[in-house]
Amino acid sequence: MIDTRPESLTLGRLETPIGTALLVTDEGGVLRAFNWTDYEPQLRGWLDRRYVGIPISEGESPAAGTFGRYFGGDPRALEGLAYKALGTRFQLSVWEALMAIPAGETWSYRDIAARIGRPTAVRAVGLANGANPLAVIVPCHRVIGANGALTGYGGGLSRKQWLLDHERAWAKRLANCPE
Amino acid sequence: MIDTRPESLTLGRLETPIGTALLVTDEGGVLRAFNWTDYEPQLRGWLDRRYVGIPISEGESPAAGTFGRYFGGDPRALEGLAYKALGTRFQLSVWEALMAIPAGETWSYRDIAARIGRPTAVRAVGLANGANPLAVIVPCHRVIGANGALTGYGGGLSRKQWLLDHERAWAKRLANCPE
DNA sequence: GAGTCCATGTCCGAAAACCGCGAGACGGCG
DNA sequence: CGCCGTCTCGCGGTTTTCGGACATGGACTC
Repeated sequence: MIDTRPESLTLGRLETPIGTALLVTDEGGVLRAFNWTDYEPQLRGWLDRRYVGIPISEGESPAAGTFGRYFGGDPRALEGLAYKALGTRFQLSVWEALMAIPAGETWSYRDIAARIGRPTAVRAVGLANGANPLAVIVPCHRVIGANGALTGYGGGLSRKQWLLDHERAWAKRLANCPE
Repeated sequence: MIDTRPESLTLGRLETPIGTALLVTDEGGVLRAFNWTDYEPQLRGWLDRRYVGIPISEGESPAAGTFGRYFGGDPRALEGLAYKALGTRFQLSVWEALMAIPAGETWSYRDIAARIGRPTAVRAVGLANGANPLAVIVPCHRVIGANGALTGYGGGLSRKQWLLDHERAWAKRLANCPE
């Protein structure tokens, strides 16, 4: 699956409570990839494969402020962010379904499979989840096992836990003070 | 191996003494592919693979005049033509070596292999020859067996024979009348 | 309950197949 | 002998194929 390619990419870094994040944006400021420095080699490999021949320069990321606000407290900060994920048709349908999960909630892999009309492709949903290049923005951390177990997360389960706690805390606070 | 991609492609047709040719140029008039109508399906498949997602429209080819002059008699007509071939590093080195063979001459696959510094990769040279998307311009027809046999040609051996005769006749005429 | 099997999409590495060749070995023939 | 055709085998880049691994869950057995 291919679409219009960017001219160039910028890789920026951002300190967060759960590690240093890598933000990759194109020349239009559109976010193309997100990961943690622990996985920088994998990220670069992925970029090399998906964005063949497109130069990557390091620098301040235009998305840093948005993520700063997310980690600072408000999960809604990401809502207006421009992003674009490259993947197969199946993967895109999964990622789109993920975007429908509100912050503070969790769905099971089965729920997602059902929502995209492939109720038996449960395991494939797990894979598509893991293949998502835009962790956090595409909220793959909001998917857990049908029995409530955390199951897996590309960035490590502790990060998944933190993100869920973070979003749940925010949702609870919001519920208490509708203001 | 990838390089900058064209915005769009134009596919034109041209009658020649050895069949109808297909000329594919980009929006800048640069030739990107050449083949014969007998192989139109293969050509389109190749374009689909190499120029993924780029629209192809049919129309008059800006390169038609140049090829008309080539088939009309003067092999040098192709010399000024802008072209660009997509391939692996190895293939590009082979194709570049082919460009050094003067019209009217033939080299063996072994000669080419030696020239690119891979004397034992003789057979791979044959493959690279066949993978060349710009028949005639990149003169893959000027490569024959070490024993003088025609061996193979993507467009059919009779075309290879015609091209060689054509170019030899021109070279001989040129030698007789230096003018 | 715990264990087993199966469905399902994608990626990745390994292995094999494919060939537009050429060299060397053999055997036939004048 | 010398010339020539045929056969066999090694060569090496590219493409294709195949098998396994995996962020699950449900059905079915003991």
